[in-house]
Amino acid sequence: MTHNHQHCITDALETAEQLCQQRQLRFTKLRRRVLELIWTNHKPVGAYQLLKALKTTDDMPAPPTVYRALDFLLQQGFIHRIASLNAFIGCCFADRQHVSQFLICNHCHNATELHDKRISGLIYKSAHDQDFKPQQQVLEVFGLCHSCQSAH
Amino acid sequence: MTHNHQHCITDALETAEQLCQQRQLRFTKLRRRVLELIWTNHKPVGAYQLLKALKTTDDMPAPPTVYRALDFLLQQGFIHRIASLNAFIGCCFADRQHVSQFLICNHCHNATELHDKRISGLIYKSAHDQDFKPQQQVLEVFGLCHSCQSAH
DNA sequence: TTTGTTATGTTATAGTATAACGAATAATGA
DNA sequence: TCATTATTCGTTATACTATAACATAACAAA
Repeated sequence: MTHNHQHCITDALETAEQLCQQRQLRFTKLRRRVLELIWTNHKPVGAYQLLKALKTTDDMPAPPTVYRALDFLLQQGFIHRIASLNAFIGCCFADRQHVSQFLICNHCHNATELHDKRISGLIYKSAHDQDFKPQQQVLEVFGLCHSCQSAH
Repeated sequence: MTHNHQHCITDALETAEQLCQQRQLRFTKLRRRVLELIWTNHKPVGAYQLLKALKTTDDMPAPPTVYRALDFLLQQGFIHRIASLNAFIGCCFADRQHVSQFLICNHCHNATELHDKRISGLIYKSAHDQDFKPQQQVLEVFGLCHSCQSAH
């Protein structure tokens, strides 16, 4: 069962479009293009990789251009940042409020987003036990995905 | 109940010393000095901050020097890297094998290390449910610590 | 000591991110 | 419609983080 990735892309762009409309924000050509590029696959992608990709179509904008688009997409929850990799990845649950939970394959570099409420709940509880008021959770699990386990 | 931080420092250095001896590794002057600097407080510290600090005592080594020391300390589990901050912090449980779990205050920037096996266990289980074989866990929770909640 | 190994010094450069300011574009109201 | 205002984007410069590559020094074992 191989997944139809074009479907992922279309879905993500459509969701973003709708949410921007709801929120009265501009889903500009640049922002759409960057989101589309991020959704090229399910691997986290660096800002400068995106810059290079934009070089071919548009004419090579400078770093701030892409970083601003990324900031917007992050703020709207359309993408996540993978801190351990200095990279960005499309969010599968953009329409729902949630924390950042990823399984990242060390071999093929695909990243799968979780939204496990037991984990986030337990983290929340554990933090509270320490009188700590959590505002943001970052969970990045590295290892081998199913496909890459057999190969290694 | 204010904590005696000198105790933390001494403890950490002693533990590192002993573990290096056990493992037949050299706890050189530089490595000890960097670890000591990291333990100045409980806030994550950047590599270039460490460099600046070394500038005063030793004579300003170049970046690779401090990065190599950091790599060593990381590998031995004497410190952790906080990916979200590009910073490093002393490990409170250097003598035990464990994953990286931190509560980081957005206000005072102190970081508290957890070693909650329920969390890591649940993450492990959740990953396995997805046929993912975890090798490394990174959990970084940002929010407000007890002291800073009252002030904000 | 000689030899091999590990650690450190040094120079250069790669990779990631933002500050600051000006131009262009889009939304708003007269 | 046009002027006003706010937002977005272009551009230059620069800060911050990290590593490659090679030379030298310190250490450990034979």
